[in-house]
Amino acid sequence: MSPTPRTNRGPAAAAENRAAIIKAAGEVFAEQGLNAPLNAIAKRAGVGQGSLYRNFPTRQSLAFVAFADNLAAIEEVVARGGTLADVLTMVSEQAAASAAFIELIAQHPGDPHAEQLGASLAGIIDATIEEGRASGTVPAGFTAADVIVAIQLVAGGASVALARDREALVRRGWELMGIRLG
Amino acid sequence: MSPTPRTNRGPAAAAENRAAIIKAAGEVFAEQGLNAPLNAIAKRAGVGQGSLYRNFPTRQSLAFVAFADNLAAIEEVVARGGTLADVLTMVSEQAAASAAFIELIAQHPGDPHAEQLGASLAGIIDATIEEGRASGTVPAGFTAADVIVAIQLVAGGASVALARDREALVRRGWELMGIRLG
Amino acid sequence: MSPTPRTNRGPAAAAENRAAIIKAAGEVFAEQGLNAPLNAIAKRAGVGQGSLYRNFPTRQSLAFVAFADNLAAIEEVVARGGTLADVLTMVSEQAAASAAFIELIAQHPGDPHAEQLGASLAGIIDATIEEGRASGTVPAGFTAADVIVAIQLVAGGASVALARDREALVRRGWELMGIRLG
Amino acid sequence: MSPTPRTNRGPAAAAENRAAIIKAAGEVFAEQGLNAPLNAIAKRAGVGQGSLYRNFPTRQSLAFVAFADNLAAIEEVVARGGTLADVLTMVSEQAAASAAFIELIAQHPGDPHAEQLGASLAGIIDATIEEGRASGTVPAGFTAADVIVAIQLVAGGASVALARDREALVRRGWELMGIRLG
DNA sequence: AATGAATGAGTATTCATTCAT
DNA sequence: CATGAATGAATACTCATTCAT
Repeated sequence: MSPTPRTNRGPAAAAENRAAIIKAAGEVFAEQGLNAPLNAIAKRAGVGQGSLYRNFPTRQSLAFVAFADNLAAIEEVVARGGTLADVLTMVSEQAAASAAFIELIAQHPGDPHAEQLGASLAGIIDATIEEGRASGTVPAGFTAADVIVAIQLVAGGASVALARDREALVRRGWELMGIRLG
Repeated sequence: MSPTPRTNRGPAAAAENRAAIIKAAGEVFAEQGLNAPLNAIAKRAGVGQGSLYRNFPTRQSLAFVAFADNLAAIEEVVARGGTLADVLTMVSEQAAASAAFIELIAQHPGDPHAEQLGASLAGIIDATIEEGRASGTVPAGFTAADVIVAIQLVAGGASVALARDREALVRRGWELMGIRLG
Repeated sequence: MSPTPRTNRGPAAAAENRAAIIKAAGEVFAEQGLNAPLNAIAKRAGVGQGSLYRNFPTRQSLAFVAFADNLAAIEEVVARGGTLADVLTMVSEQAAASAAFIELIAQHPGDPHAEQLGASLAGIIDATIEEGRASGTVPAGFTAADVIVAIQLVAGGASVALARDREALVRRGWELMGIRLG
Repeated sequence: MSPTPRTNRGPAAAAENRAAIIKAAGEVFAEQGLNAPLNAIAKRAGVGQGSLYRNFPTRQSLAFVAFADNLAAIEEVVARGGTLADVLTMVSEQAAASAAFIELIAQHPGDPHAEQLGASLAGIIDATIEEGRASGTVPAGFTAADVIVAIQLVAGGASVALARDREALVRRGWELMGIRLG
């Protein structure tokens, strides 16, 4: 009878909403995997379902942006002089998110967004691989592609493990491949 | 209220049906993951939903048996003198199934069935690890637990990869860990 | 491949099976109501589903016979000189079964089996009502039909009560209607 | 995956929908009992399954509200000077609903909602019992608890009777307990 | 442009009924 | 004639997507 819009903060909040959705998506995808219910993301972001769909028409479009956000954080670290060990440490700390990220890239081979994400990651590795080999973070023979494979293994392995076992698994995983994070 | 069955091959087909369900489950779990719709399994096995539930009241009970079946095949190979390299090759060939298998074990830490599966796998590794080290399949320092970790990484990595990329990923994965399959 | 019939005691067990089904049905209907799953009855009777259906093609046909069995027990008591109070006491003791019984009769007004059951109950009441009035079990003005109504109320009331409250409800119910069981 | 909604009257209809669900639930529970299929309620209310679940996550939450609605109507009558006879007349007129209501309360002994409903009913009886005794609606010795028992018997009895027999059964039931509705 | 209610397809599970052995 | 496996309809519940406000 009297449909009082609860809290409609108007268009000014648009950018704010978008950021909240991206942040929430990153968290929820990391916790529940890429197939998490979208309303969980909307709820955590504190926005309506409609806003989520307006900003991100498909699940993937949201996932791409959410992970691009993650990647940007790593790129920033590298830009400030971060090492390969720093990069891999960040990957380790977000092993669950990394697994979802890798899965996303791997499963959309043709998609330009996926390729862009893949290229960003490759760029990060390329920029640090030499230093990594020099400092002994990775064995001498390691290529950039090998680092990607290593990340895929560790992230994928972590994604099928229980949360409480992840840290140990990740640590030993790097070791088995001759990777030393410091 | 008015069920109109199409075909009923009778109880004689019971064992056949059960085997078909186990086989179908192995395939579907490998293709779609542990959360695949159960009716996909029933349909592929060519049985009704009821038969699936009669044989396996829970999703996990089905998964356990499906993977126990897989493991038994590996155990048999070991019993006939198979090497660690043979074991890891079989794991590689069923990388997707292995990922679901590892996930199943990892996600049911207390469950006796899961622990039994884990124990079976551990037994297989234990029985072949010495030979594996001697023959250079794994590096000298590798423990049985390390082999399990390696499997977990490879299987998990494969699970987030596209089917067409799996083989290359798995092959390079073993190599990065110093494992040589032959 | 080798369908070994488990325990097929042959046709000799037919009567035995039928009796077991009737007994089980009485118990299950009393415990779970008239809509109880039929396989619960078959299981409790220790027979296959097929035997149940062979003997009783419909749920009602089974219910009719199961309750006729109950009624026969009461009739026997009356035949041996039982009083109205005895009858009502038996009804009280099986309040849950009585509710299912009353429901069965009430909901199949045209059915000859139901009418026969109703007639049996009426006969029992007719045979004892005079004595019941004389001895003060029921008030002077009570007709046989009134007793039926009273039973219907008590049984129906019990059927919607929790098991632990039934006894008190039934006792007070009789009292409110001026019925004294001793 | 491809939901094709037919009509969507929008959020403005929300209150209307909720009311329709409550009304439909009251009717369906009265007709088919507390275990009626929920989609029957959704269909009668003219809403989708989802709307039903959004408003009432569990069957009981729906039942509680539906019956609270019923009770509120009675409370209102009492507040306007209604007598015990009026109350019992309303119970009689909704005998089937009353049976479901009593069943709901009886079967959830610990539940606060159930206890609140029970308390509401008790309050109604308490508020009218004195007048009821004074005017001869109930016998002099009747307590409030006795009235509850009487309601339970009548409602329970009605619940196992055919619709066409209910009125007569209810009327005679009150009479047998010395209750006169006017 | 934001909200969140509405919709209904998809999936899980149960159980009445049939039928090969 | 007994058995119990097989079948699939019915029902419960979830969640992606749309749309009136």
